[in-house]
Amino acid sequence: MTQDISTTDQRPYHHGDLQRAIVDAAIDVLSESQSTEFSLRELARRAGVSHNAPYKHFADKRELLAAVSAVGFELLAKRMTDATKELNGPRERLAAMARAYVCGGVNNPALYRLMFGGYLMDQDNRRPAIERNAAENMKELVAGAISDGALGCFIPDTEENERKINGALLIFWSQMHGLTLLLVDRLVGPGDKMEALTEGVLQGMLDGLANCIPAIPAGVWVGPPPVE
Amino acid sequence: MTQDISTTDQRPYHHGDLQRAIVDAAIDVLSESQSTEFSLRELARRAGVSHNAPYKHFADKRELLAAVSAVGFELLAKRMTDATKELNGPRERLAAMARAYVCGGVNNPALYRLMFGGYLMDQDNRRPAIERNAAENMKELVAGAISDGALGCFIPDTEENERKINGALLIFWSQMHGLTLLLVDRLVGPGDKMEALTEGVLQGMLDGLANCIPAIPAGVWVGPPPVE
DNA sequence: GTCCCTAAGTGGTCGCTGTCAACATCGGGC
DNA sequence: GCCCGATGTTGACAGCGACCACTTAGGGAC
Repeated sequence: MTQDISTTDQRPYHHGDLQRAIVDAAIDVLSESQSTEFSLRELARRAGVSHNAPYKHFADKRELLAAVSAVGFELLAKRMTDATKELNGPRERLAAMARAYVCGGVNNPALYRLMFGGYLMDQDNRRPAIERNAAENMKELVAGAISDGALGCFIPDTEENERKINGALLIFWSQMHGLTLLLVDRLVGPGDKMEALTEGVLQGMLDGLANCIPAIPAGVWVGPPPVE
Repeated sequence: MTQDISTTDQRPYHHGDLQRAIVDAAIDVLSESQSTEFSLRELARRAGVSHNAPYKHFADKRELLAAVSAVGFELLAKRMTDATKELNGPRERLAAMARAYVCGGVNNPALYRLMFGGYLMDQDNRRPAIERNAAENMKELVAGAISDGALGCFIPDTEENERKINGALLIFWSQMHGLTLLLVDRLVGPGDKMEALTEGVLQGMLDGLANCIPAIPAGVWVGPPPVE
């Protein structure tokens, strides 16, 4: 990350892993400034290379941001995986997953917005492949948790089963997605009641899923608020 | 919107209503390009004025985008008002409102993203006043529909009442917000089942509200899909 | 009717950006 | 040992947001 500039610029001609360095710098700047309006040239300066070096690794700014966004999806997936590691009940697992998701988004709004903000769509409204894959993996993680929760109440691999799981996934994801963004935008309030409101939405959503997928128990589950 | 350029540039020195013309041009370009990365200079060209004229009406690009965003909130509010005009039942009204909301977002993703995308946040994560007002008005519209729906089952103006209404508002808004964005991002699929999935989320959300606010009847309400 | 004050519009300029093209440097395969 | 491709550098260009000083026009005070 830092360049030794103490001596007479003994920096080697070749960086070593500039691609990674640029992405890391981008995540740093994005997290600090909470804006995607940084320049490739600034990232190059941070990495200690010329203003054009990044173009050997990314065709344009959009391709770089796509890589950053992909990292964001991976980080969010890891958060959710960690949060559910030692939980067994489907409702507990989904609740923990939801809290991890919202926390991840709220803790780095600019990154979260980059992931979902449509900066990266091309003319045909399609995402770059690298980012689409990462997003798909994260989606599968949630789908898996719902699918596991449905075990025993559905016969697997039927069309009906898949339909219900897709529906539940959409309810879960869209509710948490919207909640995250409203929290980030401070459009819900007052601020001191945000946690309680959030928990209310979460429990209501889980009860809704219980209606779709009976294996997920209904009724209010009280858990510790996420420690952050 | 259009300038008469057929004769020998008889355009008057003063435009007349440049402020409005610039906002209109911005909405046009935003809707066409589905991107906020247009330049103030292009808007000036479209309006037939010098590249600096817009700065007499907007301090900077952010202030212009805030005005555009405010118009977006007003348009969305109007859509919802129109959609509920002749409906009486609270569930019908909220369902129509939700459909109008999602439709509005899906029909102009770039505008919707501008409204919620955080382009406009300052360093303290605060929105420009003009935009905050428009957003607040739209929020009140939804809150009003929920509040009306709750009439008769709550004693108005109690703290408990307000708490429940706030909770229901958050559920409603965040669910529709997230749904809109996932639809725009094409992160739910397959595409040919989107309408059915959407309707499923909507009905589930309304059932959830029915749990919070008994005056809103539960049970699946089947309505015509929104014509667009 | 005249004057003048100010809002509104103009052209010029600056530093910055993304991107392109031409050149420099290195390291691995033959 | 040579050469070629991947990687990094320097230079250049047009377009951008933002600021400046200047000009214009139109309406209110008198």
